[in-house]
Amino acid sequence: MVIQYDTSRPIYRQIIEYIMMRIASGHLGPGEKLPSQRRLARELDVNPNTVQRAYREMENQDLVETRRGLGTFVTESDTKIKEKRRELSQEIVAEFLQQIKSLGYSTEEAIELLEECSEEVQ
Amino acid sequence: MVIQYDTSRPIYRQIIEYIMMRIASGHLGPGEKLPSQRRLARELDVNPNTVQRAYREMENQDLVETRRGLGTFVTESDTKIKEKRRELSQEIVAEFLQQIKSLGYSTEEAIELLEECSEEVQ
Amino acid sequence: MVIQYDTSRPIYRQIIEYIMMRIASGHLGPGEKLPSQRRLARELDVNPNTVQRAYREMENQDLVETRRGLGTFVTESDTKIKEKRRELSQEIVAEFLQQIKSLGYSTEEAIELLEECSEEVQ
Amino acid sequence: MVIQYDTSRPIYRQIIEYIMMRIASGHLGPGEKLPSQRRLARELDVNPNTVQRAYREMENQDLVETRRGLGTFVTESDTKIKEKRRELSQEIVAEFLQQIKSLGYSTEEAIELLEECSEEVQ
DNA sequence: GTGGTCTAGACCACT
DNA sequence: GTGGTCTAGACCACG
Repeated sequence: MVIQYDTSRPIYRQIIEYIMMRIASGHLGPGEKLPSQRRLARELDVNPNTVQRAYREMENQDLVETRRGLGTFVTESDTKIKEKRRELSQEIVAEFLQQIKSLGYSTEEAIELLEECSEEVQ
Repeated sequence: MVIQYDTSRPIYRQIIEYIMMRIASGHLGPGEKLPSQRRLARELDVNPNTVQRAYREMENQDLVETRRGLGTFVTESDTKIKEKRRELSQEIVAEFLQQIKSLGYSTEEAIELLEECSEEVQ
Repeated sequence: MVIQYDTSRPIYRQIIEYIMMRIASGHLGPGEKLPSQRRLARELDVNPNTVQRAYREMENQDLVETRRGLGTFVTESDTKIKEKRRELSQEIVAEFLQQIKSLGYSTEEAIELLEECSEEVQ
Repeated sequence: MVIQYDTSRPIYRQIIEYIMMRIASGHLGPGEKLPSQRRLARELDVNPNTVQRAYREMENQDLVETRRGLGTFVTESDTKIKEKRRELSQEIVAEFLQQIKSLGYSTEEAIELLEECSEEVQ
């Protein structure tokens, strides 16, 4: 994972998004242990407090559970994870549509742009 | 236009995006006059300084020009506008693809999600 | 308001509970401004970060709204406030009943204890 | 007994409260043997150190006695137990009253809430 | 070792 | 002035 220190997107938010994506996409399964706050902080070269804040906010959303002295774990609830995946994808799609439409594109044109861009990447 | 005060997106940036979209989509043509800073501030119920900052940043990108005593105007350069439109749409599409793929969706699935969401809005 | 620095109850939680009570009991009405983070921090003689954390958590629960540069305000939603009051009182009562019953008291005995204790305070 | 790992209440404290309640309510009589530390640890799926800490703290309050090689036993002193029961119930009632009143309820309303909640549980 | 709380203080963004 | 983010570092609680 790569942190962008320069951007306006807060670091703790970048961490949240990264971990959330890992969970929602299944790379981190239910019950799996996240890296410890201190370790991740060392790896990303940020302050442990920053990692802690990210973990705490995910806990507020019931995505992870933490046990003092043990660590932080992905929630056991498969439902919760799937729900989050749906939620995230809907948010992403809705925001995209809203933006692209205010630029004057129709859904069809948006799909064309998507296919073009996708091919380029290949 | 509706300002979201609660979000992390700064107000001045929301204003920039709004005006940019109006320009890039053609709602605001080349040379057309933007609302005066004070008037827009009153309409949006924000601080005039905030509008000023938004206008200033757009000027830095050569999208608008400010003429003392007259007001702020969209650039006359059609090329500049089209360039901006392309630039914006590419950014939007690229970001969307990056996000949706990190959730584990393929381009095809992304298009399906798009069509679903688009129908709902109708 | 008096902070207990010695206890195990975290300071930020004491602040949350205090403000919540003020809101739920109507002492702080909808839309009313909370003391600024820095000011409350000075008054309570705690670090501004500690106050901020308290405010942030209340914002996550939609009890308050913050506007950068302006301050933090009680939510305008009267419904939300009443809901919170009901929620809080139910939690309090449920916990009390659970505790007192596990000591072997019936509801009737609990009420008696309550009346005794209440008279003493008078 | 069910341990809540997620809450802010430490596990050893939850164990103490549980055992205390059993003693104060008479489920565990004077001189009776507590489950061995290891057995309780296995049952609750917690670290034996955690149980040990709970037992130690209760010993400090003269509620239990530990005899090397034999186990841990409820104190023989009936007086001590009754005293503890009174002490606990008073604390519980006082805290309840303090909380419910700061929400703006009178003692009478508190009693009503209590009766409502109590009926629901039935 | 793990996470939790708190402080002091810096710097930024916004009104 | 307001709130937001981040760091460095201390001390505590838990397993």
